[in-house]
Formats: sequence, C-alpha cells, structure tokens
Amino acid sequence: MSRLPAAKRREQLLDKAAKLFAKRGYAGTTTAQLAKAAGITEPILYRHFDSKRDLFIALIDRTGDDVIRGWEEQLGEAGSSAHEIRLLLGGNPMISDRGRGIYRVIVQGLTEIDDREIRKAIKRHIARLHAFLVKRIREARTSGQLVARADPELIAWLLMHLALGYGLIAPLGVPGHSKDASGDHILRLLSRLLTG
Amino acid sequence: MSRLPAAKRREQLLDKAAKLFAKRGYAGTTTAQLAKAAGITEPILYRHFDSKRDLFIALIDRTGDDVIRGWEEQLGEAGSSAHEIRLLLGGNPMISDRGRGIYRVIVQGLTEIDDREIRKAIKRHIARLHAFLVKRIREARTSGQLVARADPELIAWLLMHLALGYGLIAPLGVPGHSKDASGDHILRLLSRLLTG
DNA sequence: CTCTCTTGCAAGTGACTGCTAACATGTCGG
DNA sequence: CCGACATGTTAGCAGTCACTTGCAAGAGAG
Repeated sequence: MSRLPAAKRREQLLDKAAKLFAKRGYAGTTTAQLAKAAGITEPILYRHFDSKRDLFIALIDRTGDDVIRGWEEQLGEAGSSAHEIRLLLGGNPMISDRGRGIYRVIVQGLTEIDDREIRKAIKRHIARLHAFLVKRIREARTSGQLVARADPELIAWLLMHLALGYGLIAPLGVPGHSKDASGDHILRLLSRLLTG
Repeated sequence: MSRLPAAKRREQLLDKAAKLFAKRGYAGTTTAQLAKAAGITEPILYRHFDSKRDLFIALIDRTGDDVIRGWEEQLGEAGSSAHEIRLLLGGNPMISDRGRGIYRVIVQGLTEIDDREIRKAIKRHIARLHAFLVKRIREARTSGQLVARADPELIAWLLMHLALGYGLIAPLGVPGHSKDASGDHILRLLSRLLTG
C-alpha cells in the first residue's frame, strides 16, 4: 500500500531479506516470502533486483559494509590497544548476538558453493574482513601491545575461524556450549595467547 | 538396472546423497537428483527413507559414526599423547580434504535452522564429537602430556570452532588463506598453546 | 489541472518440487 | 521350474518455484 521512493524500498527489501535468508537459507527462501515481508508483491522485487541471486549478492556486499563500519566505530572509541584487541575479539561479528543474525547470511552464502557469482561475493567479503583485521593487528604490534610472535595474517585467520565456528554452534544450544554469555571464556583464552 | 539388496542400496544412496547435499545444500538438492545419482528412480528412494528429511538425518547420524570411527583408528596408532594431541588437531575432520567433503553436510544442517528434527540431529552430532574430544583431552592431561591450564571442555570447543571455521573458508580459495596445505600453521600455533 | 513518470498490483507462465499409485520384473528357496 | 516376494519402473499428483505480462494509480512539475 504505502508508496516508498525506490532507494528506501530497496533498503527495506534488503533488511527483510537479511532476516529471511538467515532463517531459511538461500535456497529455502522464496521470492514470494521476500516480497511479502517487505509488504509488496513480487514484480516490485524484480524492479529492484534482476534476480533472487542478485538480491542475495547485494545483501552480502551491504553486510560487509555494515560489519566493517561497526568495527571502525567501536575501535574509534577504544583508546589504547590492549582494549582494542579485546574489542577485535569481542567485536568479531559472530560473537555478539546482534552480529550473529547478520552473519548467518554470510554463512548461508559460504555453503552455497554451486553458484559462481555468490562464491565470488563471499570471497570478496572474507578477504575484506581479513585485510581489515591484519591491518589492526599490525598496528597493535608496532605499538607494542601485542607480543605474539605469530604472523598477523595467521592470527587474523585464527580469529575469523573461531568466530565463524562459535557463531555456528552457539545458536544450537548444545548443553555445555556457551555457558558464558557471548563466549567470554574463549576470549580470555585467546587474549592470553595473543597478548602474553 | 542393477538390482541391489536393500542394505547396500541404502548405503549407496547415503554415499551419493553426501556428495549432493555437500554441493548443493539441503534445500537445493532434489529427490530426483538423489535418485538419479544412485541410478534408481524416486519411488525406490522413498522405500528406503520416509522423506528427504529422513534421509538427511540418517546421513548426519552416519557421518557422526564415520568421523568418530576415523578418529579412534588414528588415535589407536598414535602411541603416546604428544603425538595424539597433534592428531586430534590434524584429524579434526574439516582440516583434511577428505573430511571436509563429509563435513559440509554437517554445516548444511547447521544452517538449516528452521527444521526441528534436523536441528536435533545436528545438536546430537555436535555434542557427541565434543564429548569425544573432551575425553581424549582429559586423558592427555592426566598422563602429563598436556600442560594447558584451561578447561578441557573449553579446549574441545576451541578445536571444534577452529576446525569448522577453517573448513568453511578453505574451499573458497581466498588468496592468503591456507598457504600451507592442510592448515599446518594453525596447528603449530595451537600446539604451542596447548602443549606449552 | 493535467501530463508524465514512477510505484504499485492481479493474474498468470512453464518448469519443477516432494511424493505416490499402479504395474513390471528379476531372483531365490522349495 | 515355479511361485512369492523384494526390487524395480512409468506416469502423474497437487503444490510451489522464479519470474512476467499488462494494467491501475499516486505524486511531482509545469
């Protein structure tokens, strides 16, 4: 019913799509559901995106922007590097509840290995996050706050692997898992490893 | 054409299903594809499994058996605990190429959060692997080979998170990732952390 | 006020989905 | 060698999929 200018509708569509794709997966989400969630009909969806896949890729790219912007804001307030490293761990998007919802979209894309274009978008996204982490870790090291001898590239991958794994298992509610809210134990363990 | 006894056909169906589900995802794989891959028609598939979902759950359970059996074989040959810990890391199913194929099925299930029964099967599987790891880590500790002070439960989760994350990112072929075959750098880093 | 351009919708497209009923055929114990 | 039962197939069900065609209607510019 309510008419929206094209740009707003597009953003709203991506918002709703994020939730649906996170919940049902890429293949499991229908264009009818996507349209309905945005309060429109399917032809409108196809006016904004060439295809369901096109929408999904746009969502992946936007998610990358959001995550990096979020990190930069957090790190901006962090003051000194010891605190910053903790934020790098805790701010890893899949560790917070907020981030996890967003990030399930990425994981859905990660498992969609059959589609070349989607794979390319995910690869872009992962490489981007990794580069950002490496830069931050290098800075922390030259300022003397990080004593780990390991390769910053490797540390960054380690962080990403952990965050991905944690974020995948946490929502299952396996009894012994995440006894602590937001994976605090793991953060402590890693902090000890990385900052000596 | 070739007639097979029910038990063999069932196993063969699960074999083919593992590859298809890993490649196309649960929702993305059709029963027609599953049947064709096994060289039969759909009604035969439904004689062995009540539904597509039922087949998927059977596959998850069988995968759990396979993984734990594989671990036990490897650990049996390991001799002493220092070597054993390295195997626990290296034998983590998503780190080897062979295991990764199998394990993508689990990840597919992990993202299929909308289906209660599938979630339950995945939860069962994850809890089982975790319990196995915890037992081994405890043994390694009492025999004095593992000096890490951290909670064995936590270490086991750490291993699983890492393996999951690594196994998800590795097949993407992101330039800096897995420069070393089979994640050797990460193993070294972890070995240092866990065995002092 | 009206012209025009954008935003919206109802109704359908053929192809494909998971799944089934009804019938055929190979194989093995007696 | 034959009857019986397990293993197989053909043809098709109703429902859903991603995507389209053709037409209505709100709103800003002149």
